[in-house]
This record gives sequence, structure tokens and C-alpha cells, in this order.
Amino acid sequence: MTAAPHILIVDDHREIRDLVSRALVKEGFRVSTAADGRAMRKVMADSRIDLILLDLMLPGEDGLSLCRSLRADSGIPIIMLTAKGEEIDRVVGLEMGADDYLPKPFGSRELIARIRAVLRRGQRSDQPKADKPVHYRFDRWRLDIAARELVRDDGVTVPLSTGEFDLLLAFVERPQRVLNRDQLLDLARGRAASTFDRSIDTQVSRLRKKIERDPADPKIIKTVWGGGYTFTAAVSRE
Amino acid sequence: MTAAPHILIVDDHREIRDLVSRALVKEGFRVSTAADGRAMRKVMADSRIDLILLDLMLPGEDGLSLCRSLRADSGIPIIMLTAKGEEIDRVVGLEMGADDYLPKPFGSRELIARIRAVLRRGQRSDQPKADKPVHYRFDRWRLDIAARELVRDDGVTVPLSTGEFDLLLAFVERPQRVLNRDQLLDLARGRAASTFDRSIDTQVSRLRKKIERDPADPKIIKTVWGGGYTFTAAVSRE
DNA sequence: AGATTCTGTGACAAAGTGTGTCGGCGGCCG
DNA sequence: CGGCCGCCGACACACTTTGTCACAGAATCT
Repeated sequence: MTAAPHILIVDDHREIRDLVSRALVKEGFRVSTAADGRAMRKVMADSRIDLILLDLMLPGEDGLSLCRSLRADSGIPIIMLTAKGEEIDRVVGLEMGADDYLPKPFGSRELIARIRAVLRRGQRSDQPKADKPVHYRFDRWRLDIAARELVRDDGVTVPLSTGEFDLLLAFVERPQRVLNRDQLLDLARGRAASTFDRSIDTQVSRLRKKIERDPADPKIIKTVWGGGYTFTAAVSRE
Repeated sequence: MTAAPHILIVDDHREIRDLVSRALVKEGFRVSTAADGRAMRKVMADSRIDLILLDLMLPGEDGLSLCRSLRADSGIPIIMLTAKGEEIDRVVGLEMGADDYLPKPFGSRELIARIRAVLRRGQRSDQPKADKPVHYRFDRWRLDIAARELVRDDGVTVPLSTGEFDLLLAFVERPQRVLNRDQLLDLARGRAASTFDRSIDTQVSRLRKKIERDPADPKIIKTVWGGGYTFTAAVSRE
């Protein structure tokens, strides 16, 4: 499984974003960028991020408070970046929960080494810790996140494979939205699509067989021709 | 699927509009322009916009308040443009919810790079967040947006294809208005018409077969000779 | 290691969409 | 009033996208 890690660069300077982005892409990472905290949250809502490079100085919400709030509800590894002369902040940064710290200017070699190191050690649960719903309800189903189980209203547990569960979770967390195959693959498998990738179709088909009343006339996961799929059932979080 | 993104330029200076417009068209984007907030809303009501370039200084309603109100009810990506020397406004702009910020003068290369970056990350649905109706009623039908279903008053669900649903939705959101083929194609498919494009006619024909009592004598979707089509049934939002 | 489950790929069928053609109808002009 | 021109409706067809199945390699379990 060649799951290239997905790195998110958060920095308000475009030159930095582009420079770092190019360096990481060349190393085989998948990269997204954001100029501020708001953009960062947006990216995180739409894709599965493995590690965040976070600039200390940001317009609006600054890096430290972002770091703290990230730590509060998502164990995603963070590497803090700071302008030189802000050495003092190292301690603060690490105390805020960053996994590593890198003062600018830094070489791409050093950055990449640290990223790999953090990723290797950060195999930890990226299980969000805070206010994530314990389970979701939709149609006549309850999806139990902790137990990774799908339970029907009559109490029967329908077994889901790992892939089916991850895909269903991706859907359930983003109902009423058209998700294309790339996004689904990223969200559910953490990897990018190869050309003519039909694996999502197959998984959707398998999932429908288990959750739809009539798999031939799906009501919960609808196909958007040329666009992807949409989870159309109403979802309630608990 | 050549779904060229549709960019809306909002600036009161004609030269800027023309200049930027030409640059974007050359890059393959579809472009609309507006000189002020009122014109902007009009364009947005008539077409599906993927991204807005918004000048900070505008006559009447200024860019910042426009930005805020856009953010309030339509997650459309925004890039703010400002005259030089207004650096201070960057923070304000981003806090108001702009996705990026570009001080004048800027090169077209830089502008295009930022547009692509924002579009890439803003892959998401431009699903307005605010008070969108859950469903629309007309004639003897109910169109359920979340479920993407068309239900007759007797409770029977009539299956619509993706294209039929999107077209019907475009109509239902703009009843009693003449919509030409370009607009319909833009609203329902997000693309521009190619020469001698008859696809809308075909889709209207298919749609009529499903919703009209007598498809040969349509009462709901009327043809405007030489102009397009009009959704003539009364629509109520719920 | 052997058995079992899971997942992605290829193949083929089915559905959705757009283009082309033909014929009809509306509007325009004499 | 009649004929011409251009626009629209309907249909057939080609092409694209999706559904599903079988199967093989990968992963996991025993």
C-alpha cells in the first residue's frame, strides 16, 4: 500500500508555501497548503492530513493557538516553523504540543528528515480525542466509531470490513455533499487515485449491498453521474 | 468533462476588469464581471460561480462587507484585491473570510497561480450553508434536495438521472424567468455551451416526459421561442 | 505454513448523456 | 396568403460513465 503521507503547509507567505511544497512533492509526499487557520480547517475537513507544518506567525489566529486547538481535538503530528530569533518559542511550541520544531531558515534536507522522523514515531493514534461523536445515526442504522461496528435498529450487527467502515465513515461525516473518487480515496484510504481507479466503485457497491434496503435502487448513497457519490440520508451525531 | 471554472471579477475600474478578464480567459477560465455589489449579486443569481475576485474599494457597498455577506451564505471561494499601501487590510480581509489576498499591482502569473491554488483546495461543494430550502413544491411534485429525489403527491418517487435533477433544480430555483441555454448549461452542468449545443433541449425533453401531464403540451416548462425556457409553475420553498 | 478474508483490477452489461438527423412549427417577407 | 428560413421536438445512435461479477494477489488470522 503506497500511501504517500499527506502534508499540510500552513504559512501566510506564498513563497514559503511554494518552496516547501515543491521540495516535499519532489520527495513523493502529497501536499496541501493554507494561508491561515481558517483555510487550514477547510483543508482538514476535506482531506485526511498526516502531518502539519505550522508557521508560528500567522495573521488572525496565530500558530500557537492553532497548535493548541489542533492538539485539543486531533492527534495529528505538528512541526512548528519559526522565523530566526524566536528561539525562545521553542519551549512554548513544544509545550503547546508540537512534535518538533524547526527554525527558519532551514534546508529542505533537514525538513524532510524531521518529517520522516515524526511520521515514523507518530504512528500513534490519530484518533481525535475530543468532542468527536461516539456514533452516528442514519436511516435505520447506527455506526459505532469506537467499536467500528454497524448496528441495525433491530440490534443486529452487520459486519463491515475495514475498508467498508472507513468509506462509510467518510460519507457519514460529510452528508449531502458530492464527493468525487479522489476525495473518497483520500478520506477513506489516505491515498491518491491512480488512472482508471475503480476501487471506490467496487467498495460503494459492496457497501450498498449491506446498508441499502434495495441495493439496485440506492437511497442512501446516490451516484452523481460524472461527479462521484453523495450520502443523502440525514445523519445525526451523538 | 471540460468544466472550466467560472470566475467573477468585481471591480469598479473598467480597465482592471478588462485586463484581468483577458488574462483569465486566455488561461481557459470562464469569466464574468461586475462593477459593484448589486451587479455581483445579479451575476450570481444567473450563473454558477466558482470563485470571486473582489476589489476592496468599491462604490456603494464596500468589498469587506460584501465579503462578509458572501461568506455568511455561500461558501464560494474569494480572493481579495487591494490597492498597494493597504497592507493593513490583509488581516481584516482574511478575517472577513477571504481565502487569499493579493495586493495591486500584481502580475497575471501570480494571480493565476493563486486562483488555481484556491480552487484546488476549495474542491468542495459550493453548497450554501445558510437557510437553503430542504425541498421545493410545484404542481403535483415535491423536489427533495437532500435526497436528490422527485416525489409525486401520491407518494411515488420518480427516478431522475443526475442531469435531470440538476436541470430541474436550476429551474425550480429561478421560476418565472426566461433562462437561455447558456445559463441553463452553466447552472446545471457548470460548463459553457459549445457551438450548436443541443444537449439542453434533449434534457428538457426528457424532463418533460417525467414531470408534465402531457409532454406534448408542456405546462410547467414552457419554451420561449428564440430565447430559452421558462419554468412557469408556482414554486414554494419549504 | 495453510486457510480465510479482504481488496483492487479487468471484463462486460447497463445506464446516462450529447450529437446528428429529420421533420414540424413559428415568425418573417413579399 | 404562401413560401422561406431558422428554431425546436423527437428519436436513434455513439460514446462515456457506472454497476457488478469473477478472480487473483495481498493481508490477516490460526
